[in-house]
Amino acid sequence: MRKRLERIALPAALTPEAGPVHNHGSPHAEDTPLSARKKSPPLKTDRRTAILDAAEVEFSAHGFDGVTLRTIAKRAEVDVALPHYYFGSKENLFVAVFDRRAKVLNDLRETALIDAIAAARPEAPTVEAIIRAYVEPLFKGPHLKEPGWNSYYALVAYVNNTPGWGGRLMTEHFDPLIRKFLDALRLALPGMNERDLFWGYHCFSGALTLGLAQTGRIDTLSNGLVHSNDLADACEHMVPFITGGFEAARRAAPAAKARPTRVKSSAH
Amino acid sequence: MRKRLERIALPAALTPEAGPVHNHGSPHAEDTPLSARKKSPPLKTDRRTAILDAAEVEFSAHGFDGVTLRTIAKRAEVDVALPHYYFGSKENLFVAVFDRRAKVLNDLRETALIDAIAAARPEAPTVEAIIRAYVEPLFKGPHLKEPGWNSYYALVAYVNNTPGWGGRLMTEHFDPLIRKFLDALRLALPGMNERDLFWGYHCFSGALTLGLAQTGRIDTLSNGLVHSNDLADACEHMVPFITGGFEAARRAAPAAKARPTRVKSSAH
DNA sequence: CTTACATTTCAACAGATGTTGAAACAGGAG
DNA sequence: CTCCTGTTTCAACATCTGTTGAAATGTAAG
Repeated sequence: MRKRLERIALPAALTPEAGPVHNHGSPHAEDTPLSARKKSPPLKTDRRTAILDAAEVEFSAHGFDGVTLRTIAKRAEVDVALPHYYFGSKENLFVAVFDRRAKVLNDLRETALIDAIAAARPEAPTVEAIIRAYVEPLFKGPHLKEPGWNSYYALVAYVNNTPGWGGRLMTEHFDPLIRKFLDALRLALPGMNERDLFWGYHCFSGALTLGLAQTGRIDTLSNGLVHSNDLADACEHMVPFITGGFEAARRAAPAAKARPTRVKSSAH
Repeated sequence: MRKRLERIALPAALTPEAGPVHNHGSPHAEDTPLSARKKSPPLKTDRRTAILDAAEVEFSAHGFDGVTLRTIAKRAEVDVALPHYYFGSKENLFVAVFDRRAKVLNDLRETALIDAIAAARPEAPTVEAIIRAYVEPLFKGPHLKEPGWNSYYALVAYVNNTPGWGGRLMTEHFDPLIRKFLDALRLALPGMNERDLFWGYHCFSGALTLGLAQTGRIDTLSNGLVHSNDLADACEHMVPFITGGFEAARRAAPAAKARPTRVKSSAH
């Protein structure tokens, strides 16, 4: 039976860097095989990360089900059996790809947030400073020279828009950081309704996700005036837009506070 | 060879309602088979729309490659060969599903826009009125009683976030309407930089897309305070947020006008 | 009835898919 | 050298995939 990505769950696959899965021992405890770490550069390129790189490109372009292990293996110039040797299954490979860069991203953004808060002391940071700390590391970080990041961003967008297991993956990897940003926003937006805050984040997250996806839609729409893959430009425009959104949402808050969902009657 | 959704293109599949593809004549020129239209209700449920409904649910939940024609056929309680009889191929079926509700949506939103402009005459409509005309028909229209629409929205979100053929599908179906809204926004935001306008729309589109996807992410994040499938609530919060975003983007415009992408030097 | 055509079923095709076990290879240790 | 262990290759498996042709069924008209 062909298995589907239903409960991609987390059986050891989410714990950072499980080595070869089925076979004999556990050859490497970190990122690279033992043989590649004991004695300087091993000349032979590291197949494991080659597979991760290839899978990243393919998964981000075609989704989980749109990609064949044979396609990945071919791109990585590697035998079809190798992905299974290193990752055990297609699902585990996907999760490994998603894992790999998530921590880097979270660290970058957390320090940016801490810096923004420190810079504003003893005042609360501005909304703009918080939004910028959330967005700028993604769109302007020095890591972007490495080309794999563009694929990874598209992959995150894909996962974020995938109902079911996609949401679970996002929650596990990014919710802790998101909560810290929401805490900072509460400081910057005193008196803001909690529900308004979450809906505001929802809008923010959507804008960010589409920005990361770099689908080229806006290139067509604007007749080439703007380019969705110009991440620095996207960042510079997204920050004031989202900032204005949050501030407007707070202004509109008192009116929306009482009603649970929607009430439009004018009289009492 | 297993074909992928690469150039989903438009060979007759995009022209509204092509009938059975391979076989004999062309039995029905519109939405329902001839037999079902000539003599009142034909008792036997219409298999063609049953297939469309089933495909809508499956494609929106698992994407193009995550779905089997056999799964669709089973859900529609129909033989595997029937989808091919009516639509010719899996790709055509997907496009047919996407087509079906697009026109309804565009009509609803275009009239909402026209109404908003008419209501403001002779003044220009407010930004909020335009955003509301863009969003409200999607989130509060009376058509939402029919359950298929939720799947369709998720499908649109999926297509919008799919690089390549997804963008092409979106462009063909929705760009004409989008341009009309952009024209209205230009009236409501005089002096706004064109590039800022497009980037603003980009943020808007992202927020809207995630709202339509109803992934449930925000339910988890907010510990159940808000629900992503409460479309009316989403609408009421999205409108002020996006409105504020556009207005803030216009305020920030003069500073960003001169620089082509990013300039941060303080001295000349 | 017969005829004609639309719809539906059935069984099969050719190829692709994730996965696996066994064998081959590499390289350092004893 | 042999032995051990981690890595890589090879060939195959069972199943699933989109698609198709032919036969069966239904339906309305002549």
